[in-house]
Amino acid sequence: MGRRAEHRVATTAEIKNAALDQIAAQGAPALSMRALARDIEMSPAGLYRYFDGRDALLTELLADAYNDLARTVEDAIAAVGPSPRQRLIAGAEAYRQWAIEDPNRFMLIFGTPIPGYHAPEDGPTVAAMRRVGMAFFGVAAYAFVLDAITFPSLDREPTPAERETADEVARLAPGFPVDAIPALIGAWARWHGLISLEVLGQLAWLYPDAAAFFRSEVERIADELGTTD
Amino acid sequence: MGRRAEHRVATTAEIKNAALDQIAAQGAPALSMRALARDIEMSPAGLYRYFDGRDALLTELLADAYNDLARTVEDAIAAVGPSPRQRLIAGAEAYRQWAIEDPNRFMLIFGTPIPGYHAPEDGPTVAAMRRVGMAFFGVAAYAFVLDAITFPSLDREPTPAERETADEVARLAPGFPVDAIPALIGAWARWHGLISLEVLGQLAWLYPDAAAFFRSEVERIADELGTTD
DNA sequence: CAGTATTGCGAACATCGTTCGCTTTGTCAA
DNA sequence: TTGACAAAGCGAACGATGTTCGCAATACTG
Repeated sequence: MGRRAEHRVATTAEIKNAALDQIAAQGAPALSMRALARDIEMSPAGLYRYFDGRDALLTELLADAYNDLARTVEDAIAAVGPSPRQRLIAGAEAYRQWAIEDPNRFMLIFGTPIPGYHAPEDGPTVAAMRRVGMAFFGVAAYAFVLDAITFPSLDREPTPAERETADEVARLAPGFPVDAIPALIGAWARWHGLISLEVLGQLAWLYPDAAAFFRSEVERIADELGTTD
Repeated sequence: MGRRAEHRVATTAEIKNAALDQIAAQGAPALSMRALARDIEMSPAGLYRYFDGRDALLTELLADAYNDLARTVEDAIAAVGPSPRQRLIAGAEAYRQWAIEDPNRFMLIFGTPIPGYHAPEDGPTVAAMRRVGMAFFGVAAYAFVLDAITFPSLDREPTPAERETADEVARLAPGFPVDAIPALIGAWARWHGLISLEVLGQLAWLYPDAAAFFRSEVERIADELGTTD
């Protein structure tokens, strides 16, 4: 790699880091190209050699954030030992931890700061989110082969889409019940919603110690999924 | 009320409506004062006789949206008949319906488009959200006196904050168990999270028919709260 | 009817994202 | 080594934004 390419990746990283600082400090909607240029002592026009514009930069940071979240969750799950139940809990806790550590980056992902942006169904954001989902799915599949999880039963006919997903899933984890997918999504939505509300400050009046409440909720979720150690 | 005051409320409403149109069309972050002025055929400066600025306008729309959501939920609950279970379901469905009908207004509330805005703990947004919570709490209290609900037990010592809330609650609904508050918040967070993910397009790849999935999840929530007809 | 507060507007200012053309500077083939 | 080429950076400019200011017109109030 030549001197030029080296410098380029360094500068690109510098820009991104400055942008992340700005987002952490004031939120994604307040990200300003010119302020960014001032921070790294570059002319505003110069930035356009690295990013096509503000939206492009935000989109890239968005994808990064998704992947970072995914990696954080994966690492937390891998670090925690063999208990399926503890893995699930560790994953969910890491998810929350990541959100709380930089709420503005969480809102960058789940707060659509880009006007008119709606995640394309097979775009990078959905793909990355799928990666997060896969981390938890992996835990569930692992628990399943260990007989350490029993999903609540569906109590209705699965929809065609659910059947289709179940078929896909069957290739990864033979015998995995159809009931599992909605149960897992429900579990995920549950703690995700909790975090959303906490980040927006809607839980503080009831739960000053949101961390403890979250923990107990996650344990309840683990209970309802029927996970054991 | 004089001619002047009359015209003032009319113009204020006109501005708000135009702003809501713009938000519905392009999202809250894209709301532009000058575009607004063009829409209602007024000079940009004139707007400042009605609102202190863009942020003030957004804040007011934010509060309106909260209250509108609250009213929608209240109405839906009131309209559905005596069954506690059906009331709960109707409330949750109304919550989702409201979000789906105008996703951008939902994101205005739950996506913090205002840089640096964090809901003050006793500000209007939290107060309004409390109103939404109260609607569901009312259903639960109503179900409780009818013996038509059994909350999952807490399985741990309640925190001091929970005790305090429980004491407050005891005045409204004597005998209401401490377990109920975390159970209700958990339920709320669960469907709220589901809606958040749906609005962001993160559920579409798995559940093209998100409405049906939501319905079945809400029924499951109702089950776990132990509600009966 | 005179005086006052309210309403609206045009012009201006600072800032923003972005584009264009120019210069400088690495890179790489001849 | 040299010369052509592409990349990187910059200053200036354009259009658009949010907002302020001072002035004119208008509706209320004593």
